[in-house]
Amino acid sequence: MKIKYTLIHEEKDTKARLGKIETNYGTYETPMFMPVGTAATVKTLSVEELKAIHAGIILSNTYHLWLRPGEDIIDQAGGLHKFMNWNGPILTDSGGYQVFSLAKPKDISEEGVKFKSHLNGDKLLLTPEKSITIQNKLDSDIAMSFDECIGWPATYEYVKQSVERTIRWAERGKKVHCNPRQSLFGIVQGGEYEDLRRHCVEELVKMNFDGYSIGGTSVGEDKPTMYKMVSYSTKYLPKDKVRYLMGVGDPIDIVENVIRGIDIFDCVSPTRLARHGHALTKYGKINIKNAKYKADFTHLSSECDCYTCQNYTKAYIRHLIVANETLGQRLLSIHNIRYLIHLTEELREAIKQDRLLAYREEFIRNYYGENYVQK
RNA sequence: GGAGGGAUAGCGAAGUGGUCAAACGCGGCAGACUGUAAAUCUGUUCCUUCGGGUUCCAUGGUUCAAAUCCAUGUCCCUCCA
Repeated sequence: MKIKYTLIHEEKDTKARLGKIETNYGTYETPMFMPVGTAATVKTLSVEELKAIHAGIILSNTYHLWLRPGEDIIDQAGGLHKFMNWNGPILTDSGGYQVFSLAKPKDISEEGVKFKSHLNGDKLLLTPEKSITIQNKLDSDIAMSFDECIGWPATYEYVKQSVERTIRWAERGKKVHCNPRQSLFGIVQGGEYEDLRRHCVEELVKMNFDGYSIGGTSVGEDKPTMYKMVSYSTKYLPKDKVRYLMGVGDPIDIVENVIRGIDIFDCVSPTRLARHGHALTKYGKINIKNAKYKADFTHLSSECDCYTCQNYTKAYIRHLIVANETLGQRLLSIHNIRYLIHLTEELREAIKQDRLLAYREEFIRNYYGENYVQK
């Protein structure tokens, strides 16, 4: 079945929404955070560990699975869920982010995007039709339209023609989409320009997608610009469909964008930061490699209920990371994802209680300290 | 007892008259990371009051100039007895 979003409550002072999303694999409250598992694995974690930190939807990637192992292998396996042994919902990104991170401007045309495989140099062409067809085969629960994720800054003229093309690509993808179990989202682009964001929303809404993503953020812009981009999008999106802000996961950005009406987030940062030795805590981000943790036998966080915080000390985790032991990366990944999921739990509670702005103040005071100047 | 080879920053290792406070790697100390080409990348790593000061086993010497050449000593390695 297609996903179904229900708006439960709008917070009194902000645009924040408490909602629920029903999927083929259970019902989840929003706002929520999706861990990223690009190559059909949330790096270093088993599915049991993901379940234990209350992960709901996880994200995987069309481009990467297309190249390796190939969508046919996953199809033969019985779909992505069976292939990776995950019995929760899966959202697949379309490859649009790889247009930003891997392709050059000259490789982008009306037809699609030319890539040189980062694995073996093969020349590849990814089109909206191809992306959707692959995602149909992967059998994820939610597919993304193929879009151009543009960088920042970008001129009005460039963004305008890019948005028009992204709209045409969305339409082309929707035409070939044929997996009845799979929902399809349109992606709002438009850079920092309100009229382009609005135009994109209006055109996508005409096509009646199952949900809407907001893309083109967290590509180098400052925070006020990002928040503006989000506001310019949520302002025009229909209330009865879910809104997913792609690639955003800095804790403050989750708080700020829930306030602006976002329901779903994803980000590589909790797992990447973990692999690089950083832990997210209520009192800010810490670098566990710092010498001051050498003999610190306390837990990462006294509030956290994750396996790592129940069982291991900073000194031990520091030792593992410094010694390049994979358990260290895994313990920090568990903790960091749990931290972000727990953050969304607190945000949902604050929305229920209509005290989100007070929650934001508390969050900032704890995370950045008393002297933080809000941008 | 004899014959060679060697000693360079925390470690390994380049450098064999000036462009050397000394490449490079490791280790150390920090920083970055937002729909993952990322267990990656960047900075820094003798002292300093940022003017400079003191270094390449030790001491003495040659030279305008020495990590680099000479002498002596100390320690280490290999081979032969």
